[in-house]
Amino acid sequence: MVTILVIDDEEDIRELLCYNLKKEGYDVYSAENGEKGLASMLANKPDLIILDVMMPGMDGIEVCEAIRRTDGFQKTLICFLTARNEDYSQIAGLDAGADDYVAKPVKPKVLVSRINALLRRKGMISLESGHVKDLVINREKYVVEKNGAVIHLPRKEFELLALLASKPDYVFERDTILDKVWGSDIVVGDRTIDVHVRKLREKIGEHYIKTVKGIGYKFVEVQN
Amino acid sequence: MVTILVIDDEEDIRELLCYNLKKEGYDVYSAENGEKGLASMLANKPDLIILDVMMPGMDGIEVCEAIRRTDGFQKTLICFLTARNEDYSQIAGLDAGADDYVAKPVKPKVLVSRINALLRRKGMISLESGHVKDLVINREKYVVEKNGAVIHLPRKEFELLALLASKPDYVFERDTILDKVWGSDIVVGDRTIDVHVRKLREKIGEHYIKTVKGIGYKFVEVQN
DNA sequence: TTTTATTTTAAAAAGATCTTCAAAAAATGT
DNA sequence: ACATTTTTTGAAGATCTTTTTAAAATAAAA
Repeated sequence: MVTILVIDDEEDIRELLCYNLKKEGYDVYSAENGEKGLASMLANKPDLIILDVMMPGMDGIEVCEAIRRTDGFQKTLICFLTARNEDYSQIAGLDAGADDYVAKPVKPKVLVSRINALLRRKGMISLESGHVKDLVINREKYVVEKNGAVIHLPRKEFELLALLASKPDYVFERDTILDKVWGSDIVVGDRTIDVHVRKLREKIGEHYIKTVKGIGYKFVEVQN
Repeated sequence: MVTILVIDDEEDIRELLCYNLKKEGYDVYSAENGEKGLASMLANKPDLIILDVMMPGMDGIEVCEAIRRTDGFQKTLICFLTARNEDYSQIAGLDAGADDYVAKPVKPKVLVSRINALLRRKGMISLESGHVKDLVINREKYVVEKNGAVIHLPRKEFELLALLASKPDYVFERDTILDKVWGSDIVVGDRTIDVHVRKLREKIGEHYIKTVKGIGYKFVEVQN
């Protein structure tokens, strides 16, 4: 499990980043200033720290230096958020510690894919395709392979399958599914999930997804 | 993953280079003098070293010679940063070890593209897709060949194709495409990518680029 | 068994996202 | 400055995806 710490004084930004990173499956913590950030770092031991350069109090550079001085965090990944027209002379020491930069204003999608890329580059995650039974779920190609045959799935169906298959035999409640696949703020009717499950079963086969009546659905690894 | 080491005594330059090279996706380290640079080299085993010629203490030439004397780094790429009015008689022996030169003052874009070109030339990165299916994507000629026929493509179209073809079957999200082809700070409308895709399909054929609705596009190696 | 709640199914409606075209804007070449 | 090429935009239409609807099927509970 990859843990990420977001340090930014703007609450909106923090929330935006946390929301999107959590949705991506990361364990996310946040802090509103350098001091709290460093404390959170010691407590949660993040693998990656996202750090705003411009903050009141300790700025990003200082926090970065402090991180690098802390035993055990010399190699923790750091990604800076920099204003677009940042003056290079003002961001002295920037090269010392950062592993990547993302320019503000931050687009969630861009940030998430950059974070993914960085973590992959550093070997922190293997976005490798997961395989369950005879299915290979390949997120990078956005396809499912079954005995070599390639099955194309539309987005929602793919995400639904990926979710269920991420924990075989584990039941996902309908609320959880709605939350993870659709997002907590989207409101859809009650039958939407069912229909997607049906489409999935049509495409990949009937026996992979099992209904747990009154609860939700699960991807069956072992039949019973 | 390509690792680059920047050795320069001027902090501003180091930062500028680090910033831009990291943003390009390289793993970048830096040092402020020859001694520290050599230490960092041993620790991080860079594929390419960017070396300022004029530095207090060990100058670039000396560092270069030291690098070449070090076991395992005889073939490490070296790119010199030279002052514009450098007296070339003074930098004797420069040709002994360097693989490229960039004149100061350094423009980030120029440097990055020179570095890219150098690494490509030396086979460190395969930004060019070589040949996929019956297409040969030739970056040096900036041309695509299909069964011997030469297809000329304008820059954006070429870059787009090169990007997609660099990882056949992998889906590139629209944001990623925008980032890589247009640049993260350029803002273009939503339909721009589509139109370029259409032009590409017109020129190279319909079946190479597949739309993955809601996600992006991919270059299909294997039909399905 | 009968009732009740829940899920399946199929088809249609609504929605979102792409494709295409034409034309404007920007860049490049002569 | 003019012509040409390249890039970008906007709008209409096509296509694919998602959601809803409602009836039929199913499982669990009374």
